Amino acid sequence: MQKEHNLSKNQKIIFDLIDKSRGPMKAYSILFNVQKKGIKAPLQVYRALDKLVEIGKIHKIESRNAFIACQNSSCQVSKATVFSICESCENVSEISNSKLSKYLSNFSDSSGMKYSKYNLEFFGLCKKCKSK
Amino acid sequence: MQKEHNLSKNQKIIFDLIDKSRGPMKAYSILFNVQKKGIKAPLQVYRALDKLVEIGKIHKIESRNAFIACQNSSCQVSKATVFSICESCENVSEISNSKLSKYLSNFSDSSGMKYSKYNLEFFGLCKKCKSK
DNA sequence: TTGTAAATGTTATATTATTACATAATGTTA
DNA sequence: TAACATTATGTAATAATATAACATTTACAA
Repeated sequence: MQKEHNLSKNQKIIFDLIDKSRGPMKAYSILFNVQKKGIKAPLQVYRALDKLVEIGKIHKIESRNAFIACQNSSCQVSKATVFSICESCENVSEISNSKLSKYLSNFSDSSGMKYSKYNLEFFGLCKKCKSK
Repeated sequence: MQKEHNLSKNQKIIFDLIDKSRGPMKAYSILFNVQKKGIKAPLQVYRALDKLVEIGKIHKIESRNAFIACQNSSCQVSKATVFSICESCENVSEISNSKLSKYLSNFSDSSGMKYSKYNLEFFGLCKKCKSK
């Protein structure tokens, strides 16, 4: 069960923007878009982003320095993320594949390290771009 | 079989530095370290890094903006990388697990997208840090 | 109502990465 | 070898991403 998080004002403004966006958004593009709502400084954006990532409402696409709303409606898996990224149009979507998730969550290697978190990014060409 | 790449002067200087380093190195730390060898500007570093990544001699740790020498001695798999990252001491190592690699290389989902590349980063605490 | 944690506001600055332009070295092919 | 193309280099400026430090306010639990 997902814990209910009451978003603060800035967190809500920024989450709503990302959630409505078609694709991943970058921090300074977010900043630009929320300036009319009174959020004026990068730090205000980054603080909200940090919190939203922490509670799993959004994810960071590490290879793109961009943020996307969680697409697993009740995402308790903010610590286990898999994305599909088109290298041509930069479309990103979150993959939810329970077999893959299980496989990765249970993965362990000879180092004796137990992993509490992972992030996987797949790259390729999406259908549209492939056929061009 | 890996294609033989003759590294250029700057590429060699930078690869040697990363290869000798204990852990991942960041671009500006690399720059600082090679200034005595005549590499003065960030762009010189980034250009060498780009090339070294492209040919698989090094990998970028996306979540850390840092670079590490490929640890699979004859790495033809620069397009299929898996890392283990300790969130406490920031130690990073490359995981080579053929079962996992196969599983990920063959992964496909309902989108019809064929993936040509992936990067997976596992996070946790290493043995040392766990016992502190 | 008092204490504490979380969130906000603001300025400055640190860190990471690229654009633009000029030149040189290397490799290929006629 | 001359001519051409490709790759690499040098340099300056600047763009893009992210954090430090400090002051204040809001939310909420004891």
